[in-house]
Amino acid sequence: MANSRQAVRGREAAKPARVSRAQRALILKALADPRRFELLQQIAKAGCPLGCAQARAALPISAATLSHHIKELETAGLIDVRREGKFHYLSLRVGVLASLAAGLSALEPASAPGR
Amino acid sequence: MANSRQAVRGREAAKPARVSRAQRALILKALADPRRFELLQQIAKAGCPLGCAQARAALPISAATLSHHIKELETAGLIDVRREGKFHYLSLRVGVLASLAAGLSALEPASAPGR
DNA sequence: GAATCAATTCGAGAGTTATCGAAATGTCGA
DNA sequence: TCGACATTTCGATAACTCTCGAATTGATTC
Repeated sequence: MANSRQAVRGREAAKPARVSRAQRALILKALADPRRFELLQQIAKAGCPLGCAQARAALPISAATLSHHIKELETAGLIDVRREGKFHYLSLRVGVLASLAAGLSALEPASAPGR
Repeated sequence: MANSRQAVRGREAAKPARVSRAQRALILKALADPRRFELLQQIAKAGCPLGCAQARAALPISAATLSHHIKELETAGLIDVRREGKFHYLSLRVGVLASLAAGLSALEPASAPGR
C-alpha cells in the first residue's frame, strides 16, 4: 500500500535501510505511546505471529483501542498484519527498528560517520 | 536534579546504560516531535555547545516555543544546558541515544539476546 | 438466511501538547 | 540605576490523540 522500497539487498546481511524523515516521525510517534510500545514488545517477544486475542490478553484495553494501536503500528511500518479470515496476526517487521536505531546512534559524536 | 545513575561503569567502554521504562517514554516523546528532533540534530551536528541564537536561526519558531522544546529535551535527559550568564548553551548528552538505540535493536529477533 | 464471533469504524469525552504574544525575570554594560 | 538584550513564564487557543461504548462490517457455522 505504501512502501515498496525494501528487501532488495545484495549480500551484506545487517545493513539497515535508511528511513525518511516522515517515516521516522511516524515511527517515533508510534513508539512514544507506552501501551503501543508494550504491544510491540509483546509482538516482538512472541516468536510467531501474535493473534489479536493474545494481544488483548496482554493489554488491558478495549478491542476498539487495540484496533487503533494496531493501525498506528502498521502505518508506521513497524508491524505486518496478516489477515486470515476472521483472525488477524501481528508480526514484527524486521529491519525497521534496526534502521531507526542506526539513525539515532549516528547522531552521537562517538560514532563518527566518517568511519 | 533527577538522575544520578550514570557513569559508574567498570571497564568496557561503549556498553550503553539501560534506560527505565519511564525515561524511555520521555525520550521517545521528545524525539517524536519533528521540530524537536530537528533541534536535536542541530545540537548534535554542531561539535561545540550550541547557543540559543543559533538554534533560533535554524528553526522558524518563536523564542517561547524554543524555550519549551529545550526544556522537553532537557527533561528527557537528551541534552545538557549550560547556563552562562545571559546565554544558554545546548549540548548533546552522549550515551542516551545510544542506550535507546540499543534497547530498540534488542527487540529485533535477529539480535537474539540469548547470546 | 440467521446466529455468532472477530475486528473495524463511528461519535464523543477527556487529556495532552504545540504554538504564540505579552508580561516577567535575569544579566550585562553604560 | 537605567536600558537593552536573552530567556522564561503565563494565559489562551487550536489541534491532536487516547480511550471507550455502540454500531457496523466481514467471516464462519448451523
